[in-house]
Amino acid sequence: MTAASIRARVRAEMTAEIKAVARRHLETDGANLSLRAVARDMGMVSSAVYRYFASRDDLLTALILDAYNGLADAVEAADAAVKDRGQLRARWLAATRAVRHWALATPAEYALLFGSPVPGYAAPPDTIAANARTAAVLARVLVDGYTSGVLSAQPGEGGGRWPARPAKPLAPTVRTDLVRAREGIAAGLPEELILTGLTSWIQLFGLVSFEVFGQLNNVIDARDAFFDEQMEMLADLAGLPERASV
Amino acid sequence: MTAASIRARVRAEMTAEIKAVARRHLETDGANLSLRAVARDMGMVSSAVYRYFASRDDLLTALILDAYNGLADAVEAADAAVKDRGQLRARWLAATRAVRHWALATPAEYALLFGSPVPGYAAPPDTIAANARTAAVLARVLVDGYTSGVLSAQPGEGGGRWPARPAKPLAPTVRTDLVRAREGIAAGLPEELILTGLTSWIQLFGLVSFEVFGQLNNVIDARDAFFDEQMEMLADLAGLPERASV
DNA sequence: TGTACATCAGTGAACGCGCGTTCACTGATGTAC
DNA sequence: TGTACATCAGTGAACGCGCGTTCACTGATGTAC
Repeated sequence: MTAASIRARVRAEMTAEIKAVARRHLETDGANLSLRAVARDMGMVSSAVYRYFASRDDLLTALILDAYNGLADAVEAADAAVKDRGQLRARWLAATRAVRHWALATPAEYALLFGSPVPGYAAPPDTIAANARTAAVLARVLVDGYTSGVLSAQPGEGGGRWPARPAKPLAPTVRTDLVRAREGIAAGLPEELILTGLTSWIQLFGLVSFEVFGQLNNVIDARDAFFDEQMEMLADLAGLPERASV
Repeated sequence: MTAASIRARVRAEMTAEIKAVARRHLETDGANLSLRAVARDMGMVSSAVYRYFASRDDLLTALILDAYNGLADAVEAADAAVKDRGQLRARWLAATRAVRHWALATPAEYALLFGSPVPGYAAPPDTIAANARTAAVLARVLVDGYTSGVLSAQPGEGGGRWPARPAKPLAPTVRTDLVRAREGIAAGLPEELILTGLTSWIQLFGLVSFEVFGQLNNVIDARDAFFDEQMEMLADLAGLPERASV
């Protein structure tokens, strides 16, 4: 290993450590992260951090990007762990549970991504792509179900427990949005299924946010069971078939 | 009017003005509200604010409480404006739209209530009661439907477009939570309907949070139409009958 | 009605603190010949 | 292999700022007799 690459590796390790310390600070201080406090914890002088990040906002951006990718990694891994790819309901449950577990394990980072926007801070466009990774995992469950013929365009027709929703035409403006959403993430899916997926996406993050942000306190104590029931209900709505062996 | 009560009135007006200025600051600074900045805007010296609020946290608490009550006022008014109390679907739509409009009109206050918790700040218990007012309006739609016989215990049986959900027993721990939730807010409602209400509550706030916090950017442009469709879907799920005249 | 006293709103200075960022610097580590 | 130079990480002092809160004070407004 050349001397230069050693230096590069040390630099990478320092960068990672700064981010790790900053993540710990997020836990207690929220988004008003202090560069000086991070430097103190690292035993350096505050100006030394500028060798690694050009500004406080740059550090925050790095944390946000890491968080999106950390979430996506967890969700992708959970989905991939279901070996029988045809077990759509198991995949749905595994992926959504991964979202919840990641959020509960790292609530401050979750808040950074899905909580109140930090005033005066604009997230760079890379974060959009990172966020899409997670959405893509969930969308793929529907896409796989549709292309394999298990799911039909009208949710419920394909063997789920909910009969088909009475055909009610979508508002054209909404249909336009859904068509656009199909481009990036849900190739080939009929609009009705995209709508189902979007509804589930909202319910999933609505529920996780409620739990992480304390809105479920004194309301729901059986958090695990409640979450699973909600996710099963969404699977019913989408028409995902029951598991082969229960 | 006695001299003393004039003084009291002036005091009340000053208190209200301080809160109004502070609300404006929330819009740009988020939850890290600065007492000094508020005082500057009022043309006073910062220590003068202490005649009205014992600390920065006290001011924040007052804003939070006002926000909860402002939301509840709006929602109650919207529901009450539906003169035919039997029009459950119209009431549901009016009340949920009021939540959304309040949130879009005052996003900073919405974020204070439903966004990331402010680190190191614990909301006093009065806020729980204020929050319950809003929940009660939505619950009352279901209660009215149930006690008048329009809604049945199994959502969908009472005339909605969704057939009854196949009887799947609730986890006992979840059932316990639902029974407790019934105490405060949804007297007499069967567990299945409480669950439906809670699901709707989550979807409603999940969607509004997504919109207010920017998660819908570049995804859904037809915000009004999308919201209404989601709310209609929830009404379907609960079994609320179609409107008499469409 | 008039006066002595009490209450209260607002002032201005100060305390002690933390922050992001810049800048000239030291000394170690790497590179080129 | 040895030396002269360039790169780079980290230091320490400083700038200019804002913050919450306390405290002794002034002067106006209200109250009691």
